[in-house]
Amino acid sequence: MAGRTRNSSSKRATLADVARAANVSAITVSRVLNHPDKVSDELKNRVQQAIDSLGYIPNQSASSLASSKSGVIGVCIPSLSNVVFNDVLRGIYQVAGEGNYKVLLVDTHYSPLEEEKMVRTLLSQSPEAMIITGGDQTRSCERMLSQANIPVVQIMETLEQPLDMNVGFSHYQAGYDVAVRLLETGCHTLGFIGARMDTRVQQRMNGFMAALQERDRLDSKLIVTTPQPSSIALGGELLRSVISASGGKVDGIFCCNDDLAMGALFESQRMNIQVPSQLALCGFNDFEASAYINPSLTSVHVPRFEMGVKAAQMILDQLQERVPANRQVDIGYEIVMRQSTAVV
Amino acid sequence: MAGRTRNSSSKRATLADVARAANVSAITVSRVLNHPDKVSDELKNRVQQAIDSLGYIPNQSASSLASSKSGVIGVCIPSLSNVVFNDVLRGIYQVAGEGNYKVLLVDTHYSPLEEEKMVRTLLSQSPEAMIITGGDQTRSCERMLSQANIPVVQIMETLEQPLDMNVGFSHYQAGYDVAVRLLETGCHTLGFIGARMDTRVQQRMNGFMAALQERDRLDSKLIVTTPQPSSIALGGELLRSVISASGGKVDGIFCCNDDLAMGALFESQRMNIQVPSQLALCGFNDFEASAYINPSLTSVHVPRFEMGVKAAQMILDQLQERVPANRQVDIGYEIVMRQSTAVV
DNA sequence: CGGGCTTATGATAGCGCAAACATTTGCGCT
DNA sequence: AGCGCAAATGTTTGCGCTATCATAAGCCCG
Repeated sequence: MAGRTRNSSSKRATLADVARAANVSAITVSRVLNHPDKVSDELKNRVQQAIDSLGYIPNQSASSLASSKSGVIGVCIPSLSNVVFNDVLRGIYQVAGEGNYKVLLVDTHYSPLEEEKMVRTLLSQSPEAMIITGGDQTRSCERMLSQANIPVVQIMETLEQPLDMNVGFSHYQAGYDVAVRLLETGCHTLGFIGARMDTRVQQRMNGFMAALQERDRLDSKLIVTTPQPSSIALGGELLRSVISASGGKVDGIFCCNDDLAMGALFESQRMNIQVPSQLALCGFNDFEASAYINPSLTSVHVPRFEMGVKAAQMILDQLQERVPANRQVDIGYEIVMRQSTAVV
Repeated sequence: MAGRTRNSSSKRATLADVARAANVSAITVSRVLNHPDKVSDELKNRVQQAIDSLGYIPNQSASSLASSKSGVIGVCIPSLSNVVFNDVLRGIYQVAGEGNYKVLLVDTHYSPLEEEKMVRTLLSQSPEAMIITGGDQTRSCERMLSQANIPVVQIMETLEQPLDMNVGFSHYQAGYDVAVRLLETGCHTLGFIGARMDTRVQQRMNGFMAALQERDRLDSKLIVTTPQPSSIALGGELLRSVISASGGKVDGIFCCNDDLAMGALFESQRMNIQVPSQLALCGFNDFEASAYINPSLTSVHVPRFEMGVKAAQMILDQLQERVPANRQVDIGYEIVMRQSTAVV
């Protein structure tokens, strides 16, 4: 190991230690780290050497306290197990990382009360901005967020009254459109299966039901939901429920996500029900598997990665005083027709 | 809204503001928050009221600085898109949350250099412990971690020389066992398909190849790998490569994960290859879909959630001076035989 | 009934850093 | 030569909190 080894026994080196070693003042070291253009090359080198040889790592708490800049973006998602958020997070992390922001991520377990608690925790870290899922916050949570006086982006769905900024799409409209498309492919008796039933799933369901209602095709017995978390296994169970509720007449099902849809598809195969000739299936989220499974699964594609990127970009724009063009963005969706629904 | 509304215009309330409002000293407010048993009920109430009415949220940076306790656990994973880590993270978040620790999560994109950078970032937050994936750190990263003088758990694989603590299992042995099991089901010509080829995938491959080698069954033409990230689509492509490399003779394939395995299965279906009678397939990780797909997929089940829980528990034990029983834990795995491999 | 407790509260100092202001230096220009 | 200005570096102060020690108030016991 080259150079002087630090006395690993004692405490972490501080700015002052580095300053002493480089024979400069503390603020010069600080400048080397934060405003390198304001320091001469000679000092920069000397300081950098001292930093390296001491293995100095800045204390972010002290820095945050002194500068009131934490470099943290707080992110609230409702579930770590729901892989839908992976892509969104990837987008957020990518942009945040490029802007030298850290991400503090919390899981609210689909509970507004837990969300309130988590937001309090996040705010105690003095984040410079927040990204938060949906619009279903408690009053007290909303108050904290607005008092924090930082950019907030609500993601995953378009909201009538965003707290601040908003990136998403209309789940209601998506559900509505799915109903229309399924009817166009020749389905007569449409059902819906949904799990977890968070607000976004409810909106998909509402849109779906509204479209059927308008066309006098709604049979509410065929709308089967459960508060249980979604899974492939559950998709199979719910399929059976709908089939039996319809007396075997159902010929098209909108599944609130691709997990349920796959479960329903696998179960159809086991029950020897032909998809799509006897039963059309449509999922939601368009996972990779949906395109490759046999028969491939019709689903609603959502640009999740792009949603994360966009949310993070709006925040960076705001933080850098580049006021973003839009404070609300509809990121859209696309119904991808595949083999699990009939060709028109 | 009941009570006095805070002057939302100005800055965030501080301990001192609360103390003034409650007519106590600052330290008393601090005690109410951190050592409530040391304050009389009367003062506790008065202080709590002041906190509520001011909407006071503690400044964690100041607290960390003064107490050198950040309440943060740093976590490094190689990929946010690899859903394998979702379960691990869920376990970590659950235990960390119960212990009132926050999780700072970073993504190293499978690069030791990026990992080093991320570890530096994490350490600047003064985490009280770190969880980090695998054993493939740079020298400099190892040095930083050991100098940090905090508990470190390396997860996902068992290591010969852990930096500190370790929870995982032997990927080599798992690969070895898969080869043995596939041979036992009557396969003669075994292939391997692997993507990304991080150290753990390599070890699975090495174990698999060693078992074949020992039995004189290794044909290295049938070991097909790519550094590309894994996907279902890629599984299909790699399947075709192995089949053509074997001149159609391959009758069993170990896929380095379930994504590839599903891709291979879907592609087999499209190519009209019967699974398992013409071709046996074995995946790795045992995703939920693997149990429900038709034919269901033989895979190596890994207790990922439990691994996350265990890692976090070892850390909490350490932080609370309850020295953990073991500093290294083999969390095991299980080969789950399903329809994609023949019954013995 | 007073010495030595515990318990409840307060005063002070300092954690490590960066903002704000102060000082020094060098340089161009008249 | 000397003024003015910019660039480079330093000094001081305080961010908001908690550790530490100090103090005050009750309380037990012989």
